[in-house]
Amino acid sequence: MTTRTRFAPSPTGYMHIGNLRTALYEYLIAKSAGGKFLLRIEDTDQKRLVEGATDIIYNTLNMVGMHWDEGPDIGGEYGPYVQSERKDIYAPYAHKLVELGGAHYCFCAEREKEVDEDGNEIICKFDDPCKHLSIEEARARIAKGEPYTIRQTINQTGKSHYEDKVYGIIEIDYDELDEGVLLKTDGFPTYNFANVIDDHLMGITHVVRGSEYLPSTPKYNLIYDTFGWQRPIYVHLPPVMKDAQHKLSKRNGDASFQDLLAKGYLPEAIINYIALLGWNPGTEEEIFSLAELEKIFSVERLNKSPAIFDIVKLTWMNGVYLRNLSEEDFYKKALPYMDNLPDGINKQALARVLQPRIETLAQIPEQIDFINELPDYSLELYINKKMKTDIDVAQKVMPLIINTLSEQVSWDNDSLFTALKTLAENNNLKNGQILYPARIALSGKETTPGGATELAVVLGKSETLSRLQRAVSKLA
RNA sequence: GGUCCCAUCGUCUAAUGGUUAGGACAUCACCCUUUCACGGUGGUAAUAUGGGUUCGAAUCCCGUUGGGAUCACCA
Repeated sequence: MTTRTRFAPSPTGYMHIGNLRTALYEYLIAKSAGGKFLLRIEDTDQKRLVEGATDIIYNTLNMVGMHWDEGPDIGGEYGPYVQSERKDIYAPYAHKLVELGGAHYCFCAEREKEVDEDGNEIICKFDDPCKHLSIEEARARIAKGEPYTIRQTINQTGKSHYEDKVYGIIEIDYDELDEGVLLKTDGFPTYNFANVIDDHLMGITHVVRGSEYLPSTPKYNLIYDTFGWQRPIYVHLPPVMKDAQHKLSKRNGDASFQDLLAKGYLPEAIINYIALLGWNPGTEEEIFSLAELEKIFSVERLNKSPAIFDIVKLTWMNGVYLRNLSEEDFYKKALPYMDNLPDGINKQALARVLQPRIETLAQIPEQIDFINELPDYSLELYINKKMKTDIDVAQKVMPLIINTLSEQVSWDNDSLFTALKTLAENNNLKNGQILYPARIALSGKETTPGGATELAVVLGKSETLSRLQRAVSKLA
């Protein structure tokens, strides 16, 4: 049987990291087995729908390269793939389940609590009086137009068992299971029900979802069993945590995929990082493309304890991806962050010095702020013990640098560096005594991406000489 | 609170009864060096706790502690 998994998000907002990781594992489970990965939109809760949320789901999945084989936009054998468009499918199954004894009609008011004549609280989900109504009686009330729901009936006692691929054998007492609503008053199914029906109808072989469903899974199994359907293989995933106490949540502005993109993280790095949040390849390698993950992924190496999302390690990994980019690719990605630069700036050279120095693209602006305008720096910057420079040295050396550089014909780093090195030798100075003051004069900053000659290449000859000239006046 | 689940360096994790408990991020030191990075070398750092079982336990069992989840006409 070919493996089929589905990503079944509800379109209620942006895509957060935990969601994306679930989708990734679903995708990898399918692809590593040569199976199919489907996308199904679960929008049965009409109240919570968020405009544009479905597009975010499409865009995110496409951007990271997790292409689905069947889904709302591309169709497939088992469509439609949006639950609101499947509304008519569920009710017949619910009524059928009543006939089979797996559910019953319930006429209790919403909030599942009512008070009977004697003032006792009736709790439908554990002891529903409607459960004892005969099917004929219930149908008669429905015929009269009385609003109703269909609730799951749980008559079993003792222990329920099932096997989860990650957590092993899970044993739950039937007494613990509540008789939840399957079909709401408005005729829509609840998640519990729609999920089971769709997973069955769509031939899903592996149900992959968060570990919060671990205790309620026996209820799903009961439905499968009552219909005589084969239960799926369960793969429950531990949560992704923000810290030791809190799950990563949509609220609180916790990392969403969109936020990370905006902060200059690469989709490839994000995917690589979250793949390793709860799974490991069993080797000491940790840089993987999605295509590589598809080959080596295995459910057996999935972890069962929660993992804390560590932005610091993701940042490191993003840096690795940035550095592994070809010079041209890095340049293309960096370009949008190097806008508003004056004419004459050598952006290619700038990109070259930036590449090993940043870990996210968003760090570029702060690195290059001195290019637009030379900051009003303090003369103290010229003092550096290790370089054996101070204001006097700078004063003495600056005109020599100007002379040397104004004679330069080829304006590339090697030529410039050789020229200044020679200048130092001829004057019996240390390299640093020439290069350090030059760098300060060009940048006005203590630390810069690249040394004096690299900055000179970036700035171009005329701007370089102009800045050096300004340093002479400043030092005078 | 009932039930379910989890527990190795600060973080992500490896080690499926026998290892000096390994790697990565972070951190510290040194090297490289035209500042800063990159790169290189090395260091600090973990089996929550108490009992068993066993020749031998991070690994198996029980308790304790800590944490998470779940108990909706939300998914």
